[in-house]
Amino acid sequence: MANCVVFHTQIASVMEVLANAAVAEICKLVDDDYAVFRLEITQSQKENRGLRRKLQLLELKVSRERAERTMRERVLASRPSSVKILDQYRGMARGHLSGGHKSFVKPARDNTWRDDQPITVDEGSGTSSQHIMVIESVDVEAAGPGGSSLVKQERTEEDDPQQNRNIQTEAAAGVASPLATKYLTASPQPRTKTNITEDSGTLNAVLKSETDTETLIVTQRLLHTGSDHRSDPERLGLGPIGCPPAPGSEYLLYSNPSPRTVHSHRDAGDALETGNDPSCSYNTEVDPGNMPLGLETHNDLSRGDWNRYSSSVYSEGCLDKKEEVIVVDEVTVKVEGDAPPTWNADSHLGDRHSQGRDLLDYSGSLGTNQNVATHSPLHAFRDRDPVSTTMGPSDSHGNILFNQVLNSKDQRTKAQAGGATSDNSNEKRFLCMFCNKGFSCLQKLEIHQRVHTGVKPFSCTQCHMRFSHSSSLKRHQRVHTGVKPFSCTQCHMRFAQAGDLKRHQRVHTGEKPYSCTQCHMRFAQAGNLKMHLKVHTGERPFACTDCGKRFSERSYLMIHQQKNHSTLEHRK
DNA sequence: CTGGGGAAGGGGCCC
DNA sequence: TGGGCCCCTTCCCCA
Repeated sequence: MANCVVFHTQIASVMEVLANAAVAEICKLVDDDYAVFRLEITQSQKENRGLRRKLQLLELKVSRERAERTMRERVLASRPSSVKILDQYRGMARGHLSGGHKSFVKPARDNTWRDDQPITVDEGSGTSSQHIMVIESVDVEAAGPGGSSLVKQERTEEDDPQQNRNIQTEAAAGVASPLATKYLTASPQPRTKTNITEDSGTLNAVLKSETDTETLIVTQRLLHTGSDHRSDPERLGLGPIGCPPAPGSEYLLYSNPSPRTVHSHRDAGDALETGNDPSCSYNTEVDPGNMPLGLETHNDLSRGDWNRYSSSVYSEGCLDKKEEVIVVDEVTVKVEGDAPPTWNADSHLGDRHSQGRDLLDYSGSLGTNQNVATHSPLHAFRDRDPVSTTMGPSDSHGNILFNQVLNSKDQRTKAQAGGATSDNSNEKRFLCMFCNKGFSCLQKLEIHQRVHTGVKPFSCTQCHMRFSHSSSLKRHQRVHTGVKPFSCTQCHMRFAQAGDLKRHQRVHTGEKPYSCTQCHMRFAQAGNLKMHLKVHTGERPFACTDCGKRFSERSYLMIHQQKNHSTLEHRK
């Protein structure tokens, strides 16, 4: 029995030893496998990182090559050495923000466009960014390699201007923020600064990158800090017009003049509430599918519908100074009402004044210029003052552009356009994409294009009137101040406008330069002759809704209704 | 009462 | 920046 107990004890000891040995061996095996496994994981991770890096480089390379090809196709073979203009007008389906943008980035490290310059272009971005801009940095070599372009991750919502400001500040200070440098690894070479310098010194340029959509976006913002309520370009420190022509450059169709911008905001009303002058706060949205690249003889905007055009054209001065040229386009297409893009000349021509002058409404009737009809966005262009949405009285009326185009401007514009197109001098190398009129200066073209775009950056502080020219605003303000600096030397009459005085003086001189071809009548004012001509033509477009009687002038109709039918209704 | 002319107000835009 | 010219609109007056 005792032996039996000893035997069992020995067996138990042996088994314990064996078990311990087995456990130790198992643990050893597990440790070895674990080490191997970890090693494999580490190697795989390293491989993945390397592959990912290669993939990014390949994507960048591909997109650059694609952009280069696109630019070569679209840009004329020759290119001015100092000024590069990029068209970016694009319409979009009415009432739809097609969501997305196409971006066109000129690498900031180069100061001029070259055919061999890599350009990143996104052709199919599906993002919902509202910004589309082109920035061309010039003379960056002079800025030195210390400069840096800002590349920041794209946000689907509007960028915080403050953030841009901060980032820009960092860049200006030479500090590479994580955001700013996040995607710079693909371009290890020194990046040049893309600052857009203005007199105000507040224009910022921010390069944004959205790698998941293979989009590089360049944005620039004008972060002016002026507290003036008025959206006065001059207030922004813009210099006078006077841009020297760049020698050797060809004609440039320039669309969407926007060298200076812009707080981006959707709601002008918000801007009003926040104190931002809406005229200084145009937003930009563009159809990603239609954004052109480079220069085109004609931009086909008819594919889209411009509900809103924002050009940030607050410049009365020229930007293309010597070698420092930065062209930034920013296009706004805003969802507006459901008014059809049709236009009735009869209903508008005689109603211009009372209907306000802010709404632009183009239709196919703008066919006086075939170029315009064929290639410009006018025939599909229903635009309005970007700020007019906040201007109730003028919001639903007005037709400035049509009146201008259909009345006097069609002839004048055609004449001017013909002169511009026939005159191939370098003095007028900036061609208006709407009327082909040529301008020697980019900013002059910008100002001119307000005629077509309806952009009215100058707002009256006393009323809701807005103007496309600063001088118009200044003249208008005499209406409020009552100042009439022009006095007649023959009588007591005083006038707010010099032209009024000059016209008035015909009363004293008896000059009547406007004669009727149908009779002997002569008139001192062209408008009176025009009205008189209706006597001969029998044109009586204004019919009384009560009695059907027709009148040649609306004023006659109004008087008639006031005298007759208003009293009748009273009696009723 | 109506038609029509005279004249002024005011904005658009080019130069 | 302002001058100048254009335009449309509106008011007034008169036959």
